[in-house]
Amino acid sequence: MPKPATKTRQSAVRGSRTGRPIMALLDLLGRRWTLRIAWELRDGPLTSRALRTACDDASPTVMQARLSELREAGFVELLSGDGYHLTPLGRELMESFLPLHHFAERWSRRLAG
Amino acid sequence: MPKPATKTRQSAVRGSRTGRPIMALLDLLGRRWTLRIAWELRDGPLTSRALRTACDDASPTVMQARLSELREAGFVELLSGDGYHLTPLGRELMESFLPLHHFAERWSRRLAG
DNA sequence: GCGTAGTGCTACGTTATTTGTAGCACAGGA
DNA sequence: TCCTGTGCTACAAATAACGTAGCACTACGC
Repeated sequence: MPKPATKTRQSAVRGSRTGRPIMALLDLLGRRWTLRIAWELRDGPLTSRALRTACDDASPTVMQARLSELREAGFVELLSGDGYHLTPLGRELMESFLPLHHFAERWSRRLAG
Repeated sequence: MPKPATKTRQSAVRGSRTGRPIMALLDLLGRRWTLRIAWELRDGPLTSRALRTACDDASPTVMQARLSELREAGFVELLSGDGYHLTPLGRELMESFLPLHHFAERWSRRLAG
């Protein structure tokens, strides 16, 4: 892969250079805990520690990294005294995600027998 | 659940122990290249190398790992002479994913303008 | 004032995963 | 035979995630 000059993060969202927004989204969401974090925020704000607990006690390092990315993307914001919560855009994202949730249910039923 | 002996992969799908299928799906799809691979297969089968090319020349190691996981989950299968392609279940998955695609389009427009 | 507990966030050494390059065995075509 | 393509693997290096500990800050009770 011909990596750009900056090695730590070439942009807020990897893959955005392709110009295909789905790639940017795929790349942002295709990192460990990203989808999970957004999912756990779906029905109400959570403090950083409550969020960590909800996410199987993921390490604070990744937690903060993912939260930064999600905030940078405009999906999550931090209200002082209220913890993290989804922005309207983030809420829209999770609504778009709902069909996948329903698919997961069907999928598990099919696996179960 | 205590982790099984095999250390390379504790189970086909990390997070399935929670009993919540969405977690299993979130975990399977929340690995690098997984969503991308499924996405690139959306309109037709691809050979392993064509798939690798389509995925920004991802390393064959992860490619094979992800393909194994996707095949194990029943989303992808390999037809000899025809390359990899989505199973009906995999196609169903990608259809459930379409709203996210549309969201990505709206999202990019919002970022651009 | 002091101590305690909560918040968001970071440092750092260890571990796991991903990468890049090279290569394997096999199958078909010339 | 040689060449090309397939699916797939080995292995060292680079990267990302983990786990533990801790920071600065704020709000509370004393």
